Amino acid sequence: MNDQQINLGCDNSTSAGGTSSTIASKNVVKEKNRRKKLADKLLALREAVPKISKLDKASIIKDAIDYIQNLQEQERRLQAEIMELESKRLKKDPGFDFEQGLPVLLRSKRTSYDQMYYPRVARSTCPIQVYELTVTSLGEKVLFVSLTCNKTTDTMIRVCEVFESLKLKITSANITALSDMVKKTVWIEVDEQEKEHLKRKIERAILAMRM
Amino acid sequence: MNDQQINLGCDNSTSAGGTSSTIASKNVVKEKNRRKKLADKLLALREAVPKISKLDKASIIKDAIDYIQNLQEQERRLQAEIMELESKRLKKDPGFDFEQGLPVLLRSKRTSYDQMYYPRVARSTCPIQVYELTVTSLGEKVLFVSLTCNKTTDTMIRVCEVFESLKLKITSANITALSDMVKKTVWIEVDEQEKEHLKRKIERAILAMRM
DNA sequence: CAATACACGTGAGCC
DNA sequence: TGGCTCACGTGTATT
Repeated sequence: MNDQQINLGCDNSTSAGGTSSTIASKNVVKEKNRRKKLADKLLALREAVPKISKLDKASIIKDAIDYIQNLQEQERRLQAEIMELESKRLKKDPGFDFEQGLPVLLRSKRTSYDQMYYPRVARSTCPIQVYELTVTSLGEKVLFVSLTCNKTTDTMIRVCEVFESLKLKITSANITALSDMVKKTVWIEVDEQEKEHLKRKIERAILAMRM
Repeated sequence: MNDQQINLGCDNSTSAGGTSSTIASKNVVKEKNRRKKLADKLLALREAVPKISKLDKASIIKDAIDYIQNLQEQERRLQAEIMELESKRLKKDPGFDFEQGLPVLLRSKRTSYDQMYYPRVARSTCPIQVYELTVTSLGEKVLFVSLTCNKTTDTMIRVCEVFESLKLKITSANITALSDMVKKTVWIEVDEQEKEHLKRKIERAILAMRM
């Protein structure tokens, strides 16, 4: 019963008297903001997931779930590989220790795949974020690199440094600064047999550049 | 549970002319199912993320985003570590190289940082695959579109057609054909209030282009 | 015109 | 009480 008009104290009816603008409208706008916020979050989630299937809400969430599971799996793979490499290394040269103590250090840094979920919010200014990176073969003797990073004060410098340090035969390069990111494309001439190797090397160097 | 079929015949409620009531109730139950499905997905997402601050919707999504970013960062770290280990290995024993079996084996196991970017080439000949699509706001009046597709005989044509059909104010555009994909970037001038709308429209049009 | 996906304003419940 | 989140049924837009 009685659920006709519970709200508002002042008078009945709609009519004029708009001043009150009612408590209801405040709630309306609040709810609107809430919805917007949630939609934005969902949009941000989509941007965090590098897979495009459909734009519909449910699909976004589904893709996110799949992506998370793949990342977890991939991480396990990498962990295993590292362990393998380390054990090989130790087996090969059991003599060494502290001098090359780096691996130990790294090992302790390499926390396991899920216990490290402490944000430690890397959203500071210094680190470079790599939004997109592709190293492609064009024919037999050419590599093409496409790279997109966020723009910090020294992104360009570091990107250039990386490419210099790799001592590549650069045929042509282009770098563009947008308002908040930097895009770079590079054509590289390579020997055919070192192509694959170089590909990996470039990828790794760029990903390592971040820190 | 249980809300599979609540609807059933027209029944009670709105007595008036059956026409509208049946249609309305069908829509009602459809919408209800849709909401339920979405809520379930969200629940599944929460289950995929090991740490949840609150179980409020927005927080679930936020936590998922943070978690994804952490996983990505962690993956980069691991890649860097592997690189280091491998280079140390090569330095120590330059006798064998990447052409030798071992590193190759390792290399092939360690897929690159986001193999999901370029999914397993579902080799259907005609349809266009969208590997990557971003529509970004640059300031108030500019949209930036970045698009990567696989290369088919008419990818370029279709991509261009899509952008033409949208009747945009294109400031600048660039399209590059690689050996097996096509990359296109576009700068677009927009009115501020239609920006969000256009963003979605562009996304939809491009995703619809695929087949 | 169907079917579909979303945003809306609103009432209910929960700190 | 008030702030906050949620699910609801409906209107609206896209295909």
